[in-house]
Amino acid sequence: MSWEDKTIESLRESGYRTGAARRAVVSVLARGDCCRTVPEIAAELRAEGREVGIASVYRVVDLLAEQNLVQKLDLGHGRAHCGRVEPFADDELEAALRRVERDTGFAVASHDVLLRGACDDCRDPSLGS
Amino acid sequence: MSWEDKTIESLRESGYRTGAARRAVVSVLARGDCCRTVPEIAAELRAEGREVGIASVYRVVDLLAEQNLVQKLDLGHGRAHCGRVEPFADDELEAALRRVERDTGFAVASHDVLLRGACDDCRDPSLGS
DNA sequence: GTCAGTGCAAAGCTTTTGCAGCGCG
DNA sequence: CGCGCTGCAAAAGCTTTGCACTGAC
Repeated sequence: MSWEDKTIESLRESGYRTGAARRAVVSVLARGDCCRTVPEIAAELRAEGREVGIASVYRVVDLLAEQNLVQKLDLGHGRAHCGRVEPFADDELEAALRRVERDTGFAVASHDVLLRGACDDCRDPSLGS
Repeated sequence: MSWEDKTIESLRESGYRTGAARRAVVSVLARGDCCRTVPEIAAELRAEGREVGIASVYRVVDLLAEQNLVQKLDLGHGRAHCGRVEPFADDELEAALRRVERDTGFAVASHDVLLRGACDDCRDPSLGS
């Protein structure tokens, strides 16, 4: 079962309807590995002739992020990048992080590890915890 | 020698002049542990009666970031937060990260570790590498 | 005295919001 | 066939840029 189908399914199970905009945005995010900005998603859709209002793209992306189906990332320059969620976990990394958190005497609520590389343009990110 | 003095000094050494706006922004960033958005810095200055154009705050912050004297962070909501640079390094964390990077088969150029916590409002971040 | 630094105002972005109409379930 | 979803347009931020003036060196 593809990420696209799983995502649509998940929305439906949560009681959401799957209108044109939602299907279109999920379909764009499903292909390719790179994360995209909202304007990029809208442009990609427009290029295919699927007219989707940019406001709808924002709303769909927000919904997907809220449902933990995509991850929103601010990589700078004032634009948020949105990509499929494929988290990794690593026990050793976790342990090291917890130790650092303790050592800094910092009340840590959560942490992100951002790896940058691969695609220079979009700095394809991988997010782990 | 305070961070404020060190920063001003560093600018001077790099051949920059230290006008009113630069001194004012550095002075705001010097006090308090929290990072701030540019509009917040501008508001803080205005509240003290020090009139500094917001464009100048942006320019000063960009310069400081370029000189690695402050760190610019995008914590979401479209605003960049800027705070003093106080990096931490941790060998064990580094090792764990390198292993993860290798295991993901990901061409990693750099990484950030973002710890969130402490101050709920600004989510006081600590940045390590 | 010169020229970098500054402030103001306008423009350019991304993102959000209000509202009327469409269409999914 | 009702209510959620969508598109459009306007508005709200943050950020950048152009330009004339000021003040640091």
